[in-house]
Amino acid sequence: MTPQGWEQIKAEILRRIQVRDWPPGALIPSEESLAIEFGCARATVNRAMRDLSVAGVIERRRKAGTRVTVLPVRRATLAIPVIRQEVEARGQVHTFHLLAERREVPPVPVASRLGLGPGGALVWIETLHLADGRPWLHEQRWLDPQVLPVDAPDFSAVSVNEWLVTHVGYTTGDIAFSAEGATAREAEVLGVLPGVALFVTERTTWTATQAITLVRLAHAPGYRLQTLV
Amino acid sequence: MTPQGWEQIKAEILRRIQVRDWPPGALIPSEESLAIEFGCARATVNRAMRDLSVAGVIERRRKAGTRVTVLPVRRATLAIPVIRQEVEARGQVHTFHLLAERREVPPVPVASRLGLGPGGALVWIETLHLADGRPWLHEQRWLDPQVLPVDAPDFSAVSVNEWLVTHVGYTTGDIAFSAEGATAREAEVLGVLPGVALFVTERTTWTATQAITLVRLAHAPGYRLQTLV
DNA sequence: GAGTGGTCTAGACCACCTC
DNA sequence: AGGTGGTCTAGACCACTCT
Repeated sequence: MTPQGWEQIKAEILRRIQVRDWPPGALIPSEESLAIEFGCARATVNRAMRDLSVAGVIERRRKAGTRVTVLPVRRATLAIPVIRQEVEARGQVHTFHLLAERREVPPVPVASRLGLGPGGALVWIETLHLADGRPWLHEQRWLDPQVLPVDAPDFSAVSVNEWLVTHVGYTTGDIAFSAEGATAREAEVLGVLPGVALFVTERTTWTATQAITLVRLAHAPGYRLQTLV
Repeated sequence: MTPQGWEQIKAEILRRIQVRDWPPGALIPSEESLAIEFGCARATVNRAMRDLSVAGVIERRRKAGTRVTVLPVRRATLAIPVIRQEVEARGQVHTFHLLAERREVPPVPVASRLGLGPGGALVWIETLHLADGRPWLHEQRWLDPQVLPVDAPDFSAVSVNEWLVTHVGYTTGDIAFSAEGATAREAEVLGVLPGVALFVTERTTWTATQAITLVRLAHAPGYRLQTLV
């Protein structure tokens, strides 16, 4: 029984790698010969192989051919939802409090990270997110005021997080995760003892041209970040 | 100037979304009409749209068409290298100590997670990884002995982590990240105080048919996990 | 029922890179 | 120089699902 459809072809190739028909480092037959073997078009084999290449299972180079990765750097995908969605996906009610909102000159590392000249002021926003009324997440954000409209939105009614997603929209950025002991402020706001282990997310967000915002999210204890399967 | 190639088409579609030609929730023209507009084949538009769909920027349904996602769930990609590679990528020397290796009946949650019947024994392995001689990572692993060959490998010479990647190979699995206070054992081994915030990774790994291993990695303080751009 | 996206085909050209 | 993967085409059929 020959595989049908690119997903079955992908599965068959993966199976041969797993059972070591094609061990790590081995050269895999060319797309054309596999297409003949499987009785399908080369484009279909290509579709399957591209998927495996993106996953880091194989490495492809023109002319050199396709090899099974020796020490594969596996790739995992994370979903980054809006905070409200994340809480609601757990079946809980999301609320939030705007704790602070003011213009302020940021510390040098923040300014340089956002590509801001010296002396320029940013908007500083501090928000506490709650799930079923219990502290869930402490959000501290530096925001470039250029992205705000002349009549600034009311961040006590719509969370900054959600306003940015819906009004600034499609952006790129980098994300870092770490574990840190709760600062005095975080402990106070989240209702935990200082030094308690918190899961911290730090994001820098860019549009095509400029940095928009830098945010630190400190999750209440017990938070787990899961990869998509 | 019309875009050429699927990447330019993807960029053009993304641009129109960013400048709100197509605001959140809007219906995007069909593949066919875009193919006519861009003067290319429908498959080329499809390639671009599929990429944007995977990225979470648009949502596609047969017959219903393609819409700009209202509250996009952004997706980020993580690279999961072998531990040795991760240390060496930082320009440090990787070494490790095998602290324990024994057969043991696992606690019920572990057994059920690995699909193991009651009373079945697993291999328990504890390893300390070092970077430039300093504690880097504490690895505690349950391993299905079925994957081991009759003459078991010497895990004091090759780390379990690397042996599994090269000899069991291509697997799927799920990963969870959390922040936890150091247990007494972790504190002792990593040379920190109990309760100190540690970044913890928990992985379950499967081949096509069976669960292979369940591992808990506790990183020394200061560890950061970065997404790919 | 009909419109849309998902996939497949057979062929083609090209960029890249090893040989 | 030639083999390989990357991409594109024009057409086709099908699965899905909204109307």
